[in-house]
Amino acid sequence: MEQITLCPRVEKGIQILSKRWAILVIYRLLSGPQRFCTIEAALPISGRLLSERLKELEQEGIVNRKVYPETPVRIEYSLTEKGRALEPVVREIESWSSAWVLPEEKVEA
Amino acid sequence: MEQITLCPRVEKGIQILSKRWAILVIYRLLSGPQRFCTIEAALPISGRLLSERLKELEQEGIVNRKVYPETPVRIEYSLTEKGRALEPVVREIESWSSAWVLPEEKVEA
DNA sequence: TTTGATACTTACTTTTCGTAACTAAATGTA
DNA sequence: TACATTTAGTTACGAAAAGTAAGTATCAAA
Repeated sequence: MEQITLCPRVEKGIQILSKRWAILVIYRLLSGPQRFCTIEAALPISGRLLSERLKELEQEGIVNRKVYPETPVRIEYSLTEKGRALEPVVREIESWSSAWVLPEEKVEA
Repeated sequence: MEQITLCPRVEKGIQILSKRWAILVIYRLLSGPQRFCTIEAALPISGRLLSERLKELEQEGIVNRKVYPETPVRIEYSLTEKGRALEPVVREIESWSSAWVLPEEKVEA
């Protein structure tokens, strides 16, 4: 499996965004800072993986984690400047989706 | 794991694009039709998965498969109109990557 | 002292993915 | 005719990633 790279930055960028749930989490955070439990409730993602993914996005400098030492503890996740810079990407996905994606049909079990 | 959906179409759109290798394959195909072996050589993807992913993208109506019964057989994959409509998404990822993503450092084993 | 809430973490199972070997079809070569 | 060659896969199997569910840490109110 050899690679002939078009552009290594773009390929790395795509890799970051292609990780499962990454774009969906960013999509949520574009509407403002959110707590862990709010993101968890909004997406069909497991807490285990959300925790992992947020940590990765934090390491990439896309997401910011802020602890409020209240009771019970409140932790807010928000987008960094690098994260907010992804807004045009998400907006383009939005308009593509509106134009081309059919809403999922609910399938009964 | 309950969901409160912002927009079901957008979430489905994001899900489609979030599948591993999907955007990278589309990125490649934006520069024109490509054969199976060319895409395989260009990305660190296994043939097994490329085959699977292309089949999925074909079912989503994003990719087109054309068989040339030459010897040996030649099969060209290209983007449909729905697939080409993703170009703005990829262009935005490109500009985000140029602005924010650092090139990967090669790590010696 | 117990309960309750949030934000995780751990243990375990299921699904997805990568590797490598194999198949199918069509031709060229000995 | 038999065998090799090339492309585009498929299959079998082990490894890695992700889902599920239960447990932990922290703090403070009851």
